[in-house]
Amino acid sequence: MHGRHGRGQAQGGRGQGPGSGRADHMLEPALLCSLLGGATHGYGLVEHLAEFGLAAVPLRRVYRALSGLEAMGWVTSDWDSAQTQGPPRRVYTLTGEGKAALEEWMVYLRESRGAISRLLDAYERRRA
Amino acid sequence: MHGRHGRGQAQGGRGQGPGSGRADHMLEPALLCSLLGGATHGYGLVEHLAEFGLAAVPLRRVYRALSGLEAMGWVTSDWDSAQTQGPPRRVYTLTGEGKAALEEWMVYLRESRGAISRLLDAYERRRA
DNA sequence: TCCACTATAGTCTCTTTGTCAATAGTCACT
DNA sequence: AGTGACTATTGACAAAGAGACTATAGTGGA
Repeated sequence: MHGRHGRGQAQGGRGQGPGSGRADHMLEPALLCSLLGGATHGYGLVEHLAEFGLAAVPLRRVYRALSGLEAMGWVTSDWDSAQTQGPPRRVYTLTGEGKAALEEWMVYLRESRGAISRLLDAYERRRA
Repeated sequence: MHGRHGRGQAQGGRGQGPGSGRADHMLEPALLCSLLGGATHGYGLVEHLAEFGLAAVPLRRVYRALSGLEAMGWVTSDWDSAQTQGPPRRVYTLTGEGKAALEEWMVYLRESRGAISRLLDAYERRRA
């Protein structure tokens, strides 16, 4: 019963080519970084993610990531009192530990970027 | 029976912090890129991976990645005749399709690097 | 009342990954 | 010849992660 609720929530497409399915390990740091700008709820964060090139992330994954972050103690959540356009929202707030974790993530991302650059360079070198 | 054979093969450490366990989606392109330099076997490729900052990749994952690449038609394998220091080696060779796939991977990696940079920039902006 | 939109969450299943271990050939030392 | 270290590949099972579908539920407009 019911037509379709919510949104499409992204399509699969299995294989193993570049960017096949698995988005990245960037979702968690992107969420933490967004929360640096103030507490927000999951649904609102999704649109915010486009800024980082994470436009196609399924809502379900965002919610799951957020509960993961909460389990790590990096964010806390409260149901908001003044709900605005629908059912109650779970609003997430960055903790002090979350800020520290975010900084570690940034170190890791800088390393990842360096590794990617090394690989790109090696490719250019070998292709010639 | 038996003490320990093979090597340690990396340690776990589950959690979900930065770089927790899961290395990256860089293994496949790194292997293909290595094979640009000539055919090699899995065990030999492992040491070669350090060049790209993929030093800690478990052997098992490398072998699995290689059979995946073969299933995609990006590499072919043969057992070598003149084995040198142990049991027969399965030697992998890059195919034409593999070269094309590698180029697509490079496009994807450049995009990933861009996304990481955007996130790093956003972080610096917000921290201030 | 019905439908669309906002908002979060449960669950089933398939795939991927981690881990342990089996198999097996070569080489150096004793 | 036997032992152990190193080279080399693979099987099998369990745990984790991600996708897809569905359930629930409040608000607001036609």
